[in-house]
Amino acid sequence: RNVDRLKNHKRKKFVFFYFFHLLQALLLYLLFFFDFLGFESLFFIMSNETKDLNNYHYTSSYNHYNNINNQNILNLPYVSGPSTYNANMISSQIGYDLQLSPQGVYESGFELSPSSTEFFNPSFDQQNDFHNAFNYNTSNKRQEVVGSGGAIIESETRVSASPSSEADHHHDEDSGKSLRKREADDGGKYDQRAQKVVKTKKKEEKKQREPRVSFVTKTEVEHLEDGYRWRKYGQKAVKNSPYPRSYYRCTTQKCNVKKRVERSYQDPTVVITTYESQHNHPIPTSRRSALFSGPTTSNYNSPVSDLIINTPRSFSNDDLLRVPYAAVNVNANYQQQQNQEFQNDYELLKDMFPSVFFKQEP
DNA sequence: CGAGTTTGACCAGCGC
DNA sequence: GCGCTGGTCAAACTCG
Ligand SMILES: [Zn+2]
Repeated sequence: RNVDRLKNHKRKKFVFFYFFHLLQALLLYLLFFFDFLGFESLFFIMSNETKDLNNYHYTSSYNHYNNINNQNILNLPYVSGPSTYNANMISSQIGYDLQLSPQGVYESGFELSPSSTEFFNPSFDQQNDFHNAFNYNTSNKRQEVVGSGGAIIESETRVSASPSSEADHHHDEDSGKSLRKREADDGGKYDQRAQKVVKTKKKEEKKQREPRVSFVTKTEVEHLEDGYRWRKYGQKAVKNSPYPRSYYRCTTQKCNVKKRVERSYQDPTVVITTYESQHNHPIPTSRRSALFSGPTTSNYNSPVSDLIINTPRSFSNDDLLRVPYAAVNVNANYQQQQNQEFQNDYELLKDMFPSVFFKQEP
């Protein structure tokens, strides 16, 4: 009887695992499906702003390790997922070495080899349980792997970019501003209706929104140093999160780059920085030296230079244009295009991390 | 005093 | 219309 029971148990176990794997495969398939359909399909499915973050297919990670000599090794965007841009960059103080991992292009990015694959959809929507669970798992795996490697993980940054995603969010702050200004100029509250008409018209013609890029950075400090100067213009409580979201604007004149910074409520060790638009000016040079002079953070293991290294900066037009193509393109030329893109990866990375590693300040 | 932050008010969009 | 939410404004405030 015991044997029978054991058999029964085994069968149950088998059924369970079978279902589990079936479920996994199904989800995998679904994600592939979305990838094949490209961004637009997702935009139709996803509706609101938070979900929009799921659509950012440009995923990569930066891992920064500190070895005994305090030499900085920067592990830059590593590939993941069929629809992601793929590059693995290891950089030291001496020089740069661009490593490509083409095999990762067609890798599913799921399970299998957690150390080499990373598929990250920054999802902060509690409604999307699958994504959340998955992301949480991957990040945990990553930490494990890194930790077992004996390296000190200072910071981990994942990047996800979205091209113009108009479906979710409307760029209305300009019109709102102008409305307010007009009101002030007139000195009258009269004819608000006409203004509203103007406003809506303006909104219609200004349909396309600025591209956004989200960076997920593992850090303990809220405001990551990225070389640019920012003025905080707002702070809001984030729904379902104990952590607030801060709104920053680039202080340079005529540069309307904005960024939002918030700590993930799912993984409080992670900070999400979302950049909007691009700088039309070089990085201000003034305060760099001061930042390198000494640590000002409370964390022993995170001197400021590390934060700079691991801090996402901005992105170039080129990047954003390229990403969606890479993501949508799944035909036979895909690999070739990827390889071509790899040729430009260095430029791209230079663009994203302009000052610290890839370029001397002017 | 200038530059940046804080913070409550305000506004638009959206779902109901 | 109403309430909720994300995003912005701007007066007051802080800091060097
Ligand atoms: Zn700027």
